[in-house]
Amino acid sequence: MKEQHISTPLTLRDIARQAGVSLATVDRVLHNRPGVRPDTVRRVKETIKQNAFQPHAAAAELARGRARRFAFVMPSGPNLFMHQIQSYLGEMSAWLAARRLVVEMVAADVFNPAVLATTLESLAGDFDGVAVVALDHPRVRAAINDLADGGTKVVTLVSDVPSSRRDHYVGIDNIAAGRTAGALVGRLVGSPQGKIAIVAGSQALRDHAERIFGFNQVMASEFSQLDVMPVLEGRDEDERSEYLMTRLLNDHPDIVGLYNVGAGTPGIAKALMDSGRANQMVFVGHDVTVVTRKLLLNGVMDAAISQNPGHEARAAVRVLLALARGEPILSEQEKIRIDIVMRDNLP
Amino acid sequence: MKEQHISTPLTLRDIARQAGVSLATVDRVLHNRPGVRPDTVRRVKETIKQNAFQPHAAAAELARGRARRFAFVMPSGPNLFMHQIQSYLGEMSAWLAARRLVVEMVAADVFNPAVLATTLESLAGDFDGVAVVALDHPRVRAAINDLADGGTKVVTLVSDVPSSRRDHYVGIDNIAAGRTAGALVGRLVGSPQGKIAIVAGSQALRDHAERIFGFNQVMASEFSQLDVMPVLEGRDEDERSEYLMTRLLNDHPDIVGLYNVGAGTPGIAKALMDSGRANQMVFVGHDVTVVTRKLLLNGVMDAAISQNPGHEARAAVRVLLALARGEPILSEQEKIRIDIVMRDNLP
DNA sequence: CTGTTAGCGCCTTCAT
DNA sequence: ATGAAGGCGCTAACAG
Repeated sequence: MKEQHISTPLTLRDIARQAGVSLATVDRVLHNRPGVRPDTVRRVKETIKQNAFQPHAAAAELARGRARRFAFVMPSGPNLFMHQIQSYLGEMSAWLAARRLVVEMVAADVFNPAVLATTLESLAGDFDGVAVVALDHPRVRAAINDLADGGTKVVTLVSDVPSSRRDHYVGIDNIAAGRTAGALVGRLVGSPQGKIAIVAGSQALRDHAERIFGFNQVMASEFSQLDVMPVLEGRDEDERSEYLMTRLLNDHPDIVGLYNVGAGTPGIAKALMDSGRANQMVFVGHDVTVVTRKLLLNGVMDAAISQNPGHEARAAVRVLLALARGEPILSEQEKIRIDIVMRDNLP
Repeated sequence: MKEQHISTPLTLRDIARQAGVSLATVDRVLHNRPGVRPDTVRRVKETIKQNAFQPHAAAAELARGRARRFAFVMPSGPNLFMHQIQSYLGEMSAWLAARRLVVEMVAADVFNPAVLATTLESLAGDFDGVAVVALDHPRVRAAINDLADGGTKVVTLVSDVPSSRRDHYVGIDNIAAGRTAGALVGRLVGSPQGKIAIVAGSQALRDHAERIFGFNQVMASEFSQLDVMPVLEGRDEDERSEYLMTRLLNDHPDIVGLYNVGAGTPGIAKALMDSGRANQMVFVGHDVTVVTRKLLLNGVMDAAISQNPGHEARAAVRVLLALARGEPILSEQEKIRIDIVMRDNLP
């Protein structure tokens, strides 16, 4: 049994002839450009449908000429995960070059709403699309909306601003990520009772808050015998996280599980190891980096909830490109999954 | 800080002029075609390198004209996972059409070496590339080698034939998958002791054998207090799996964990539920289908080791395309990950 | 509102 | 061994 999935060597010209119009008119209809009588539009669309006509992507690309320009606005700090995304963008350079796409990196203090907003505003007009690791704040939201209204396609990356008019969000569902972390901690903890610690960067960050929410949801409903302690805020800083963690371990000898919501992992790990209790408690965190990879391998960490940075980089570019071209987005392909990474399935 | 990732509006013509040759010669060099003096080749390659020249993919695609044809040789049975891959290929039809790519599905009894080999042989010459769910057998290996020698690009899908001259394997590392399953079962089992059951389709299947190998590796080295029982072979059939499982449960009241290596999941689940012990033991299996999804949600299954069928479908097409074009493969992008799927991170 | 026309950058004969 | 020339299918002016 052989089943043909395609058979369309038709061209714009064929459609034009069949619809009794000129090539240019078909092109106008195809791109919803003005200047065509409604009746003609209907007729052309009809024959396009009938023939299941697909314009040749390569030809369209070639004919356009002008290169598309995208900007990636990312945190200026030393965040390992963000660096990974940038690095994967760098690896795409040949791919980008072959498609005459230009990607510029713009570093910004994404934790400062005013700075972020100003940066975004400065991009207007220069780019066909912008990907931004966003902070959910009114100023930022306004800047995003302005960009979008000006015709620039906007994609939020890793951290979303749902109430804005961004065209797409490339990142994970952080509530579900928190739930997953909760289920893992709950199930991996052997003892029937004990305390669970949570360390986050800041509960003011949308993604951290959502993860904590999901985590608590699962703990409350399914592992109510475990005692979840108040959230510590380490600001994603190593030293501060280490200090907080050390104190916590001293004060509570009965901690059986730990959920690290954000970064600051080196500090937390150090506190754990110094306490000598590293292998007696369950430690679940986020993202696979050189740091967490090592901790997973030596058993200090039990699992990392991860979003694939390479996938996120590529998805952001592809989505931006599709938006710019007015093509549909392959949602299944661009969806970012919540990966559970343990020692044996480290990527 | 703005960093430019690209800036290449150069064309073949520019390179030709700069190298002091004609357009056609540059093209020949670019594609390693014969008929160019070694010295000229060197000179042209040199200026290509110097300018970091990237040919415009769209233009190349357009100029070729002839459509590329790929065949997907897949099992003819009712395997849910395989159907998912086919379904995702179907969803790509617009994408394929826009690139003038033709993909044909070829159903075959992939468990019969002779039939599979014959099917593969019949494809020679008609296709630019073939993706095949392969059986590791001398006949099949020979057929793959013949195809490859004849210039057809060959990609093994899901199940590999490492010793053949296939160009690429799209699928997971099954030993690592087995290890991951072992670690999950070991860690999720609460009790310190008990028996672990393994059900596979057949130990003669390379992927099943590898998974079992990895599983046992981990159980032996890290969970030696658990007693792994001999492998049952359910032939991936529901009834047979149910029968075997039911008998096993009757004979051994102290089973605390179960690893289902292949399909036959409905039968196994039925046996478990009928025994009334479904929620008392850890059940880890493979792949997310309508069946396993339901079992994860209702708690009968605890985790599924999964390979993303959509990703596999798209990766296979992209790899075949890259191979056919002579482009490099983005190995990081095309690598298939071992996903751990639990209730809260169901895709 | 609609049609005509000149490329876009590369591949592919066909000459030389 | 190398060069010249004609498209591939579509877009974007420019005419009508």
